[in-house]
Amino acid sequence: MGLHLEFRHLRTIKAIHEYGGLARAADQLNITQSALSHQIKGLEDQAGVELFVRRSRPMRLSAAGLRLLRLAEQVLPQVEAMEAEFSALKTGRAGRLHIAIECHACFEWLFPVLEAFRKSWPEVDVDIRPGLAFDALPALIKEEVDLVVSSDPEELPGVEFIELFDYAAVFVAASSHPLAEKAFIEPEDFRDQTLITYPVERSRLDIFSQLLIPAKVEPAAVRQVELTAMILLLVASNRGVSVLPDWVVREVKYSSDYVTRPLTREGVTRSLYAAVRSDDRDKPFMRELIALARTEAHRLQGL
Amino acid sequence: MGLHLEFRHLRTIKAIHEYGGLARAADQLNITQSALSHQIKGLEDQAGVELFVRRSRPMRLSAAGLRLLRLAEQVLPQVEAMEAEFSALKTGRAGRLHIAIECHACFEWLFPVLEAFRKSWPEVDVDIRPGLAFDALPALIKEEVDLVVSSDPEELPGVEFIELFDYAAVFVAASSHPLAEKAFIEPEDFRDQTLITYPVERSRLDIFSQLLIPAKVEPAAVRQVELTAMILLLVASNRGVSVLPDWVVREVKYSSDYVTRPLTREGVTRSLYAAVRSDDRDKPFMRELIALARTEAHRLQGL
DNA sequence: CGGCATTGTGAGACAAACTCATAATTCTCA
DNA sequence: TGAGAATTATGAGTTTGTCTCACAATGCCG
Repeated sequence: MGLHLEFRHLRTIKAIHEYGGLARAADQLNITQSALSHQIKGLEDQAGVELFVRRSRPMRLSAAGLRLLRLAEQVLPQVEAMEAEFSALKTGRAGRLHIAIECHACFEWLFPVLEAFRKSWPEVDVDIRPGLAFDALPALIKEEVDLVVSSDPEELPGVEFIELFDYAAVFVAASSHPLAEKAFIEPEDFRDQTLITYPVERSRLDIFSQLLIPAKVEPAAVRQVELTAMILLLVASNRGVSVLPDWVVREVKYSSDYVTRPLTREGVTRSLYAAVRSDDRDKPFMRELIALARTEAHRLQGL
Repeated sequence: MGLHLEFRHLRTIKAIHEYGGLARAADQLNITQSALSHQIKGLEDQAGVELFVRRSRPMRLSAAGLRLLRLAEQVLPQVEAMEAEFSALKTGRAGRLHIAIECHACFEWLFPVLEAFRKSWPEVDVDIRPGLAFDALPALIKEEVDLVVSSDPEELPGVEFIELFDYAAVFVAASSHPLAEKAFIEPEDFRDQTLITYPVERSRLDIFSQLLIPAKVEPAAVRQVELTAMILLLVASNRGVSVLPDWVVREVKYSSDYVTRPLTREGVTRSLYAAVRSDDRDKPFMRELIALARTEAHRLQGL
């Protein structure tokens, strides 16, 4: 009663139709004519339907057989398409590259990088996945994402942190702001300021982790703003000051009604890393993405 | 290297995704958890691609696995649709009913029959196949068609002739034609006439096979015309006379500028048969088509 | 860190599909 | 029409692969 159809049957049906006869089909499929005869008989028994007209030789598809042929011609190409994608996967031509960014401002340089990347690797499924700022590394391990941009490397089995580039965290204020007079900014300078930051926990903001927490300084106020463009707009109109990575404030697209100053005499320099699973590290498209990221960063930093 | 994909794999992938985990999927598929584990391992080895993320429990599909899931969700419904059609075939709800008509004029009553038939049997694939007037019976045996309308029954193994209805071959001429005066027409009457017939060999035309050949009479001229409406038009305008089945000349849609007369004092009566393969004879839709044909014929013959 | 839930592994049983050899058809052409 | 060629069917035996069973290994949760 229950039809036990297999791909082999579809291929057989198709070959018999295509090459006109069992014997020729058998050659094509590298199988004996006997095997095909048995195969079809079995299928007909299970289906309870005659698939071929046997009065004529070579045998031809019956009405029901033609229906099965239609199925074969729908289904087999779909399978082949998938196999082609798998082979692309194995040769490294294709793959998935979903990126989680811990650092809010990384959109700024990542977007143009991905634009360039897509042109060279059209078969790679690239995407930026927001909403993972917190659990990005566990998600990396569970293969929910394939690359995490982070500035805090950790020791994790199966995960590697690859340095992308260094950047400076720089102070930003309106041109008319009193602190714009200083050559460099010190922690104490923030005590009577409104600080504008991205809406994430303090430990993940350079200004707090590198300066204010060690110096035990609390700003007069902290305002959280999502969009980089918005932060710069507020700063330029003297609603507060901020600290941003250098690549952001060098972006030409933003207004220039603000000045930048180093943090401390020496400046605060940090590194950005790409965290990837060890398995993926040597895939060609992964290497290229990392190379592109470095190039783009240098371009933005005016080097 | 070569991926040996089977439907079983697609069903497994789908079930694991759907029921979240190998163990639950195994229950659903009435199979051991162990079997699924072996199955997937085999598939991954052959594909050379990891299909599942095993770091997490229950295991989840990887990027490649998701691609395979997409295939499963495309392909499995197509297979199910075909199986449904096969089951319809077996219960006799569905089937193919391609009809070859040897007699040219049979369009006239067959068309309305098929219109009615389609309403009751929407799953049956009905069609009239022209161009087989000659080899209709061999085509029936080879299952190229499923029913042949014929007026010449033969003894053939595996083929049965089912009587549909009787009809009279009647003489047709313009109302103003001299022969319209006669009560009935005899073979000799054709000797000085232009006879209009369908363009088929003489042995398959009632007027020749039943009258003129036995009486060894040759008409003054024979003109072959394809369309019934055209024949009646020519007859009405006195370009010749014709012999047609009674059901044709009773069709209201044709002009009535002609008269009909019986052939010979007794009339020439013939029978029309449906030739079908013995296998098909008792299928419900076949019986109904034959019943409908009889009904329609009686309607046309004014009974 | 221990117990629970889940997945992986190896050996053996079993069924399904294949090959080989040969029989039974149908087709072709003189 | 009938002999030979071409094609398909059948049966026995072998091989391949997939399943079950029992148990080991692994990740998950409190």
